Amino acid sequence: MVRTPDLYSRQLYGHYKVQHSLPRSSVGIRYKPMDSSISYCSRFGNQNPSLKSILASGFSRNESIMDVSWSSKLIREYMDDGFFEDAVKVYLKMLEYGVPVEEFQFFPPLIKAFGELLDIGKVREIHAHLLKFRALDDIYVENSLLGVYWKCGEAEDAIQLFWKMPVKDSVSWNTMISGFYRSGDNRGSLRTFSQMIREHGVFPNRVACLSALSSCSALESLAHGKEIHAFVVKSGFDDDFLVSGLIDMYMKCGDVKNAQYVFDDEESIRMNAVIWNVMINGYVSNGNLSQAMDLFVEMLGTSIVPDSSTMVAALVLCTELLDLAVGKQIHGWAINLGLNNDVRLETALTDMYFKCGDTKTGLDIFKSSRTRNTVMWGAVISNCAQSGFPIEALDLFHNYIIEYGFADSVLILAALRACSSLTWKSKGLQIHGLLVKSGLGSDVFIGSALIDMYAKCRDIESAQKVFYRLPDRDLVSWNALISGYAQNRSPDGALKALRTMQSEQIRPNTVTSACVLSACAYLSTVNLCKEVHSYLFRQGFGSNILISNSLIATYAKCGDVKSSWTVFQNMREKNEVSWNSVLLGLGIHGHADEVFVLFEKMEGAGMKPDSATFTALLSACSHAGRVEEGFKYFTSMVEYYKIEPQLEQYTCMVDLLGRVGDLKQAYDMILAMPCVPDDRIWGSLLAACKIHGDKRLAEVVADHIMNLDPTNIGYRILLSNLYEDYGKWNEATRIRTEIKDMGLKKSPGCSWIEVNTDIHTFIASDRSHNLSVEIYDALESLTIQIREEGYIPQSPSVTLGLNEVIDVDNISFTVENCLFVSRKQ
DNA sequence: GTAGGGTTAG
Repeated sequence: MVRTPDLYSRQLYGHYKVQHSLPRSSVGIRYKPMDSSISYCSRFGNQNPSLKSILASGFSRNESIMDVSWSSKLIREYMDDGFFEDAVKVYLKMLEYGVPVEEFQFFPPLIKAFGELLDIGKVREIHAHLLKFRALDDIYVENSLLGVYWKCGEAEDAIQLFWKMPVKDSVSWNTMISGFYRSGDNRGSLRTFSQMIREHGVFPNRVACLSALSSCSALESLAHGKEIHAFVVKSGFDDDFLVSGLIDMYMKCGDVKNAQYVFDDEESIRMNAVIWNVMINGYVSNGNLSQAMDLFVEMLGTSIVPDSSTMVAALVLCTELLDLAVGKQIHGWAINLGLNNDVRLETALTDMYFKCGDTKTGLDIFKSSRTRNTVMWGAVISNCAQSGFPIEALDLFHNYIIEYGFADSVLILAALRACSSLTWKSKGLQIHGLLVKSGLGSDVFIGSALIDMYAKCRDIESAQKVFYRLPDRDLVSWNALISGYAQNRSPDGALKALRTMQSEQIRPNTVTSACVLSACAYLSTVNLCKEVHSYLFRQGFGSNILISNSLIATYAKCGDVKSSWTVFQNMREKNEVSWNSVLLGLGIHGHADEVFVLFEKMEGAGMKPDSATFTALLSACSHAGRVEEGFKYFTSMVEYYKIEPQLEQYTCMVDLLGRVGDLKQAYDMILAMPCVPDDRIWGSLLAACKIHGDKRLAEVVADHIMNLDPTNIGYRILLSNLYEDYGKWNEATRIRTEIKDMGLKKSPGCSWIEVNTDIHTFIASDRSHNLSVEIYDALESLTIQIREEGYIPQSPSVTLGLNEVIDVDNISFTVENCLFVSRKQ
């Protein structure tokens, strides 16, 4: 069991000095004469009496016989027990005594293991000792140290060491090529690969090709990848790893054809499941979904056993295809193959169920999982946040924090999205605090989500603050800010931000354009809308369906229904949103008959009407006073299309009922509907009460509104006007006094008209315009004309729940406003 | 004794 000291040891014996304790060691190591009583098979560690006894026995230094074999075993025991530091110290001691490095062939693995501790200070210390003892003359030791520096993330140290190496072999080069790749410096990796060949005349072996291929994949550098491919073929390298590496490289570079070529050319190697997996994943990530499915099915027909990665790839494919049925089958197979405890598979399953709409099963898998990790939590929390369960998302997020004490950027993003959709600012603030603590404050993705959260919570100031504190702004963060302004009724802010963004040389994309268009819609500035339109056309977004849909809506809201219609007609491809937008646009301009015809055409085109379609139809009926059709559509929506009416549709119906004076039914409908009434639907009824003079109901309705929103001044004024109409001056005064007492202030409502590029704004009794005399003359004659035609000029009061309630007083009549007239009853 | 080994989940 124990070797007698060999000749070599005997020769060296004279040089050994054992008087020093080991550097920085907690325990001194002494070399001991051979002692057969020591069991080398015992394990050191807590229950390890042998080490202690060895050390405690205090070997007599003078009698010590150095034995390489003995020391080697001691080192090995230390390594096995994870005492790398002690193992290293024994080794260093041996070097100090002059034992040649070659004697310890397991030193390189020791350095490697030591590097796993990722203590760079200790690694550098050892480096110094190795230099001192000239151990770095051994290329194995040097290469190992090189690898350790890369593993510890110390690229600079590795690079320095590498270039100082007097002799570099292919392992040294390959360590550098893969080190650069793994530290994310893919260019450095390829640069080294090329230097090796060109400047040092070292030909790459298959290891070098594999690492370099990985770098090409990461850089999506097809040209370099092809060069390596050619070299691989010329060199006759032929193995599974290179084949999958090549296929992966072609797929990542988007060259599906060449990936297929490699795959088809390697029939003999196709018995390897990984190669199929790489192909399937490649097809999925390149969007070739049907080819991915075909290949998966083909694979099932072979004798190759799909592994968990195959299942994961297939599940990702089902998620993309929203194919729940196949997803469920894969779930079944996974259980049969006993793969269901694989956390990646469980995560892919969870994601698939959520995305395919089966939230319950998704949650069940998560809850019963025994292998949950952060990614799986992320899958569930993000999906809850995105699929209408923001409260559940935040609950889960909270549980995660309790369990793990931290959150990564994916979880924080999901939590912020949940806060956005709930417009729950206090929770959003908490998460903001948490992410600052987690050091994610300067993450540009999170920054954009924060901007969006604050903007949705109507706190544009905080959104601005976050934006201006971002260390880097990209298009997404600019878009978040611009959209924030647009959502917060600050179209000017949106346009100003757009200009600043452009001055920073950041080009708007389709999302920016959609936000700017919504600002245009709010400003009703048709010229600006046209400007954006032509910009989009020049940028080649002309055929973007999202953009065209925004244009249809914006032109209509700006009053240019003709342009809205033109955009719609010119669309090569239309979706449901396009149809809904044009129906809504035509409807708000009173073109009810066109809307009805178009609705038939929409169905004829194979489009499925949804809730928004019916909002558009009912709104058209409201605007045109088409009560009968309104009821018809409402009934068919519920009975034929099986669409549950939402608040929007109820608001349209209340408006319609209000128009025909059926106030009681309108009131009953509000009380009976399953959704919570908001101020708009009550406002609509209140306006109807005013028109039809139902003072009693008006008071009841007003009560509801005041409870909903005690500080809303518009409705108070509407009610006071109503009292005035019926001569109830005391009541009217009471309300006006209430408004004063509550300190409510009203910003004057204004109207505006765009003439050429100028926008002219008017408020009530406004005489500031230089043509005000002419304007008022025109207004007066128009009013007379309207009366003569048998109409009663009516203040624009309440719209159909689609727009803001317009304050009734302080309205000046522009020509546009004259459209708001009601037919004499 | 040193380098490398492919695909895969939010």
